[in-house]
Amino acid sequence: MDIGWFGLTLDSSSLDLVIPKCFKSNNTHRRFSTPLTMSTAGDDVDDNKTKISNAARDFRFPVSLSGICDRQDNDLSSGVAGENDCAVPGEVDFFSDEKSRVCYVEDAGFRVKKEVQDDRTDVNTGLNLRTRSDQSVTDDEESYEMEDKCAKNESIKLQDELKKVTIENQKLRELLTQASNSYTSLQMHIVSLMQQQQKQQNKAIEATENHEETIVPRQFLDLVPSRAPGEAEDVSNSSTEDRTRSGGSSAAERRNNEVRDGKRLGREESPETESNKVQKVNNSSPTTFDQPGEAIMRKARVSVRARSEAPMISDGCQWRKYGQKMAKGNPCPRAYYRCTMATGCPVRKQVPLPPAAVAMASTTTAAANMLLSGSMSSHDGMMNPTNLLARAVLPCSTSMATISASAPFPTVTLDLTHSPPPPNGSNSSPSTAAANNNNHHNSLMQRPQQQQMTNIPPAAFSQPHAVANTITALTTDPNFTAALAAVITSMINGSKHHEGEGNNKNQ
DNA sequence: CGCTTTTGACCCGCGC
DNA sequence: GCGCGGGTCAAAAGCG
Repeated sequence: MDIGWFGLTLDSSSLDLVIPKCFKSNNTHRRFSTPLTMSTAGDDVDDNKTKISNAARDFRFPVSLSGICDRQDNDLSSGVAGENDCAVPGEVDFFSDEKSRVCYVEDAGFRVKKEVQDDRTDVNTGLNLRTRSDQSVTDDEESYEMEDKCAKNESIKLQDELKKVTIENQKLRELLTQASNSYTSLQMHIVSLMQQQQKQQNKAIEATENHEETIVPRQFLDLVPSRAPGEAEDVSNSSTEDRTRSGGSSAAERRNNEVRDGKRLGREESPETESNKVQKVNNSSPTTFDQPGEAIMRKARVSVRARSEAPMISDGCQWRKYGQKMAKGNPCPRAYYRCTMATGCPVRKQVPLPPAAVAMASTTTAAANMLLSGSMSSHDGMMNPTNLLARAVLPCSTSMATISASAPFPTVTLDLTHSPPPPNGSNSSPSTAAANNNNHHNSLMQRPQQQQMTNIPPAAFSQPHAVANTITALTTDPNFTAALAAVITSMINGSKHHEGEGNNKNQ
């Protein structure tokens, strides 16, 4: 749940970036929320509701949906406007699923409550009056007429309201369809743009550096589920990715795939080779976004590099340590973690533990707890055009997320710090680390995956940490890359030339 | 008993 | 070609 909350914030921002303008402009939250709740008014709409929910899952906006529902409830409970009030009775009458809820909500509003009760008693009242009329017609004559009038009026009113709601619902459905179409078209457009860039820049690359084949063409994100060109090669690539995910495939297969890729999996991620990577990427900067036809998008791998003394795992992810190395000449042992939040999650994490952390982390649990304050040093992050991603996902950040196109498969590297880490490997924000130590010392011995989010007071962490938490929480989701891709592509469309500048700046 | 961490070994790429 | 460094694997150990 905590992750969901974090997801909510960023998802919202992402949503703003992803959703077409037309959709945004034409639909306020409230208006958008209406069809979701209104969806109970029809089977087709209900299907749309399911679609919406699924789509939201795909884009990782689950919380947004719940928020929408809540908002809807609030709107109803507040008794705002007549239309909503009018609409609800119609729903209640026709669809029992939402009946109880809606009725309860309406009870909260005095005026609405009265209407609802009248509506219901109107129907019943007519029948009862007829029954009672057998007993004492004269006494009830006047009251019957009065109530009959009232009932008719109410009935007409309800019918009108129902019509209005139906019309509005249709409009909203149309808007939703339009939004979906817009997204689809946008995605297709992005793909086409990327392909065009691939062709153009491929020509340039061929003209200048054909020898650069060592940089395996790869797409930075798995934007498109189906890649037409180079399908065969993609099979091998995907197998590589599967190997990465499962971690259980044979080593021979893995190595073969790695050889095929021309580079080993983790090379690009090591800090030591990072500069080289940047240079190579810069030499063939276009390769970041485009590659020859053989270059097929591969499933993205999210690599988080952290360096921190913070005692608390605070990125909301569930990490499992699968290796540790002592880097030569570096007192900080490098720990390798992979995300286990989801099966086959591609997120991995390297954490060079600072000396202080090493001293503290004499035990396994302590060592694990040393991990996750989430400072990262990604030098190419400042330059990589994928800063667009960072800016898109984290508007407050200028270089927190980078995408490595030089990796055997696209790697989303999250840079959680602006300033490079000190030579001694201490946290880039020692004060923050100290604060974390103070605030979360009690949880030092907790297992890393269990209390990351729940123990985080919103104000306890400085912005870098909060952002780091959010980023990592999001990136642990295997489908998050899709959302990232959407964001990136939207940014690409919006600022294509800026992207090229970013590539140049990598030099 | 299951899950996680540890740790030695293996493999690969790169530099010399 | 060899050695080094880095990343990963997997058996063993630890822990709840």
